[in-house]
Amino acid sequence: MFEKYNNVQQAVLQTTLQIINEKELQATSMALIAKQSGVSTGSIYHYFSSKEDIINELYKGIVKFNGEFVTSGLDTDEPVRIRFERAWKKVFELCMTYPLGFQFIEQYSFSPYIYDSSKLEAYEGGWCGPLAKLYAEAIGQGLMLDMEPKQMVQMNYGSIVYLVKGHLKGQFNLNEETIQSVIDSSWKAVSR
Amino acid sequence: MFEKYNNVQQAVLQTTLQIINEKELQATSMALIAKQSGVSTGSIYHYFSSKEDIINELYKGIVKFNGEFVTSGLDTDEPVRIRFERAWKKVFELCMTYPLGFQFIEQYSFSPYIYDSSKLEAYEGGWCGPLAKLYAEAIGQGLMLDMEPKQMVQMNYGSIVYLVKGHLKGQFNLNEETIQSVIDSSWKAVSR
Amino acid sequence: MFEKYNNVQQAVLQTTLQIINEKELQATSMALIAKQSGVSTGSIYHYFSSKEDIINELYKGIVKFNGEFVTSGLDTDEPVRIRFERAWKKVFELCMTYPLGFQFIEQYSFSPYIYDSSKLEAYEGGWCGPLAKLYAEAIGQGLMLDMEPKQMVQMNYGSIVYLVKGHLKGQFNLNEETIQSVIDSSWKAVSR
Amino acid sequence: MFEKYNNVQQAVLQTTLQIINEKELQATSMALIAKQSGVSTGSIYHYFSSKEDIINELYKGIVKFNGEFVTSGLDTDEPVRIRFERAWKKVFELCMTYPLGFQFIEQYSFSPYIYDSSKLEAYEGGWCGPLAKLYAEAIGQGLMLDMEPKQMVQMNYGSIVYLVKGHLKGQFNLNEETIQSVIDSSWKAVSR
DNA sequence: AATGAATGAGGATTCATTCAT
DNA sequence: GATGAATGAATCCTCATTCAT
Repeated sequence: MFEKYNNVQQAVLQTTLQIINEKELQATSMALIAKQSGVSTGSIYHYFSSKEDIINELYKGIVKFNGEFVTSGLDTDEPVRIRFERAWKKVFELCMTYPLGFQFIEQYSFSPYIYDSSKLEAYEGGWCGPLAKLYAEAIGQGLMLDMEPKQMVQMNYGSIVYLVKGHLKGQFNLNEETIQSVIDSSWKAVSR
Repeated sequence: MFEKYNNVQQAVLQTTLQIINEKELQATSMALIAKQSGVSTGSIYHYFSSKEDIINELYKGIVKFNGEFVTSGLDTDEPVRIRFERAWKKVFELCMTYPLGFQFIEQYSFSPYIYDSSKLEAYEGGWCGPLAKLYAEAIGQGLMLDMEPKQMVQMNYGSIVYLVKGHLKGQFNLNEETIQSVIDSSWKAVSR
Repeated sequence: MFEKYNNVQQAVLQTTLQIINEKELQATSMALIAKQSGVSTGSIYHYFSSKEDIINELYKGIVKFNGEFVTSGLDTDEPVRIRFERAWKKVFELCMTYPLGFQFIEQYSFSPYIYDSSKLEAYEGGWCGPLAKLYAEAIGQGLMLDMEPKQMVQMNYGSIVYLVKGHLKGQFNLNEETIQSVIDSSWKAVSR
Repeated sequence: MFEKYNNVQQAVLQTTLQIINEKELQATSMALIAKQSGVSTGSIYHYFSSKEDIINELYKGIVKFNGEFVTSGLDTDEPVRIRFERAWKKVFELCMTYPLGFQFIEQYSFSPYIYDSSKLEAYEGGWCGPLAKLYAEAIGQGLMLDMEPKQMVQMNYGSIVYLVKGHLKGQFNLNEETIQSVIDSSWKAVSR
């Protein structure tokens, strides 16, 4: 998940992600990260300048990974509707396959602990932009409502996020069929 | 916002909500709460058993408040479509009027810091249940898709949440008109 | 020695002074101060804002004490020569009676660890000013060289300091007789 | 300043002296020394056995340098008074030209961080001994008070040190003229 | 000889909580 | 009930030192 980082950094980021999801940022001490990652605190500080830095790298790393995951295979000549479906299926797949990353981003994208610069970088590197472009294309073809593309992306994304959240919380179950109908609903929501 | 609590408790809860939104749970110390609320730490511990307790009361209090806010005026004989619209407009109004509460719930509804019992209580006292009932009614009338009502509520709620988040983050602006079209879209998404 | 401070503060300052003299600032940890003073680290931080703060309060407290010690009984009508002698005898007495304070000031009056504001406050509250006034009086009476009074005070003080240092290092011994002759020499040095 | 050491050692010692004067021993980390001197920590430990060792070598090196600087040209047949004057002028020159070394010695000659062996070596290699010999000669010629020569040297040195300190602190300015009169005063102080 | 990554004990400081007043 | 001083474990982080390369 964090290919651009070296081994030590990867171990630290992975471990941190895990602990935060289990215990909350508050209870995620450097000592615990060191112990569970098998990297000494001294070494951690050799590769990260602070705990904040770790969290922010984590944030940026996950968003980048998510962005690449979702937008891969989106750059084709196929009809908009096909790419629309593929993209959101990718999002579902992402959330189900990497729930830790998903939850982390969900919980901390509003946190003051994440620098504005990280949020900005995330926003630009994520999949929001590419998807908005797809939506703009759809608007151009008269397929979608004449709304701000980014807003529609957010709307559709929100639906998915909340279904995934309900699923992860165990409030209900998501299967292939449900996912398909959610995507259909999403299309209906924004289509003309 | 916290009517069932006494003055001291209200001051503590209000202050805590504010600080957490500004500074994150991590940086919200009891000393700071005491100072800003004008209540001594000793007194705080007279009314709350621990810091966790404060946060959990806060969580439950806000969810309860939100639930009452959204479901008020929903118990009428008007057509489903009208009540649907009124409910979601209330949700928008809630998010815009009480952004602190909104953000707090968003950020901590997944947090291990919130007891499962609080989450359960929240789920029952919130507006999810009543809205799901409305949706079930709509299904019965053949107006909505034959999907799990709770899932559809989540879907629609997710759209709204993400639009509000985008708005609060300053990514775009929400006005009356946009809100209306979002509600229309939401209806389209779940309607037959 | 630190009357204007409360009991806890006095204990901390006294202990700190002792440890620094034994072990050097570097090796004077808060944990050690806490242990030896019988005050918990938490309490120390209740009364002092940081370790730097302790050291600076120590510095200012000692200089103030020294200033009052030396200048007491200097404000009489007796001849300059008498008061000159009394003052420097007081300085000797001070150094011999409170060697810890003496050495601390000597070692740290140049240290970047001491704030400039402390140094300034020290300079004004110490005994340099009053003594310089006495010297000015002597110059006015044609008894002393026509030199900057402060410079002459420094000169005379330096002689004493270095004798005391030699004494404390065990390089030689200072007795009543030696002290008397040093004061006579000092007078000779600056007199006309 | 540290001719008997090799290039690497010189770089380390020079850098250390600088940093200590700017930042205090406490804040003088090996990492900082390594960085600023351009020598890796590994290499530093090849040439010095510990941080203490560096500081002590520094101490001894400076004292040695100072001793040679001051006593050079003292071994002549000229009258005592002439050599007396030349010696103290050299001391002034030393302090003004190498203030870092001067301040370092001043601040650490009492420090527990400096080994007793270093202090002893310093005492023997410094200029105290040679000057004391000159003073003894003066006593023999009936020119000086019948006091312990070392004590008189200390007295005179103290005067100078404190004037230089006042000068370095910016309390007043030292010029050629002042220096001359200080030396005259010093002679008066110890002469018969 | 030279490097600098790695170590982990120890540093200053904070903080939830208690309890005497 | 109310206060806030006191506690000391736990926090983040630094640093002298080592050692594989």
